[in-house]
Amino acid sequence: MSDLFEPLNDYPAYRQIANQIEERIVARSLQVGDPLPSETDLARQFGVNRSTVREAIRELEIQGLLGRERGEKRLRVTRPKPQDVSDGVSRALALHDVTFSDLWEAMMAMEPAAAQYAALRRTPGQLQVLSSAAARCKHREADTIEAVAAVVDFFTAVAEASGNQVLALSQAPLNALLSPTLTRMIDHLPQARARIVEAQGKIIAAIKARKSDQARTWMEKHIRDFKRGHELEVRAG
Amino acid sequence: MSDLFEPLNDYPAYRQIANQIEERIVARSLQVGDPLPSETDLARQFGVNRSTVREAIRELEIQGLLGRERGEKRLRVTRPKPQDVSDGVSRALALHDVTFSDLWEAMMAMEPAAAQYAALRRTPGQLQVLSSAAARCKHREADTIEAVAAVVDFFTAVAEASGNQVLALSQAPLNALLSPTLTRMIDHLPQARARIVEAQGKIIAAIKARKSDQARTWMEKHIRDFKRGHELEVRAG
DNA sequence: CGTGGCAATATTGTCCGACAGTCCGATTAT
DNA sequence: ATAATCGGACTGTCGGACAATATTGCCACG
Repeated sequence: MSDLFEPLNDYPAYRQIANQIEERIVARSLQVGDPLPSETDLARQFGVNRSTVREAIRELEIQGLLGRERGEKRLRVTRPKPQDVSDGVSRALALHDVTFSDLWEAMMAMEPAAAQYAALRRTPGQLQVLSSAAARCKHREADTIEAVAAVVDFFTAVAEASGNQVLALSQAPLNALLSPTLTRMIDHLPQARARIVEAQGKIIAAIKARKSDQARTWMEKHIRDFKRGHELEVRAG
Repeated sequence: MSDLFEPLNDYPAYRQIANQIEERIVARSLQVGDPLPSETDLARQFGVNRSTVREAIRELEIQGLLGRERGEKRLRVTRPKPQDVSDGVSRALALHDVTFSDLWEAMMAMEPAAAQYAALRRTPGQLQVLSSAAARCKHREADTIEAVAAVVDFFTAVAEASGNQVLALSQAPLNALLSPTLTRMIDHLPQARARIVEAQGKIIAAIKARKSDQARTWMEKHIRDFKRGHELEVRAG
């Protein structure tokens, strides 16, 4: 059975400080863009040493809650960028040894939805980005690495165009996981590239024409194709 | 147009060190469970001061790549726990001021899929957890806070039962975002609780009977209901 | 031979003080 | 007004220090 008493967790000072600052940020008492007081000043305010403050700041910085403009010295409150967040998630997933099947099922849930909303809400600019990614994938001289990057960019662009930050942020981590499999697929299966390019074309056309159902359907087919490709690739070794 | 030269980014030492250690971990050269060398030792190996090493370690610790058992002094390599990861994501999303609509669309994409796979793969134990969450939501004396927690637990349990780590991890951040809205809904709409309980019952029955299509369908209805509830609540506000 | 207890050691959390490099703001020179 | 310059402020990094506590090795004892 469980213990009667919880051990009292006397968190180290650097963690308490990090938490206090974090609270201020999420409570908007520190607004995005506001500069943080200097380390020396914070150390004085919290009554600890500057080294301790620095350890606390590192935590918030890595989470993307604090950051600085290029070449700037003082830290400012920032919104975590999708990239920051998604990196952490995909690394976590990678360490959990997710299977392609897990990844595929998740993509199958998110990407068609993203495509559907993209068809409804895309802006001309986003359409442009989408086409450019597809073009880079189609380009004859593109090597595997570039092609894979283009495919990832395509998915990112669709998610972006969906105008839904939650979908975009949830989808982003999947990209990093997709890359290795995709690389093998494109390398080993001659027809893979062509099929991807074709699917992207259909999806873009649907998004452009604002046909959300078609966009969803084509994206579903596209993702299903990945599964077939993966199975073929595994069999071919 | 783009600049001719990239600014040279001379990353601070603590970041380089963090990256090196991180690489070792993702490359599995440092295995989960392995103890990290002591700070002093690391400082010697990297040829930097211990303070610098500590700042690097903080980054990895917050990401869940390093951690220690309770009462332990030495750090060990750990797998990021879903909770760690999802906390960061939901905080990021919160700071991006996601709308309920965004959240809802993402839930609509993920939860039905999770329910579907849960019906196929749930274990008896997971079924048990699911029922317990539903029971806690149903319980008459449960106040709003408890009920909301139970609803969140229900979603978590479904995702868990899906046997898909990617879906589970992608879904987790949504829960924290859902809570505030859900709280208002349950507080202001008398019928909300009952409808939720009913839907949960249907979903559990379908998952138990391994009817994946029904599980998906009921979950879709359940989520749709949230949107209606939210609209009503806003109007009644 | 295993084992519990104790002392020596190692390690972490925190502090202090210091210094070079660099960014920023103000002042001065053009 | 604009440009060059200068001093102060701030960060990144270093070295050393100390208390508290986890870990380890050792030894006596059953």
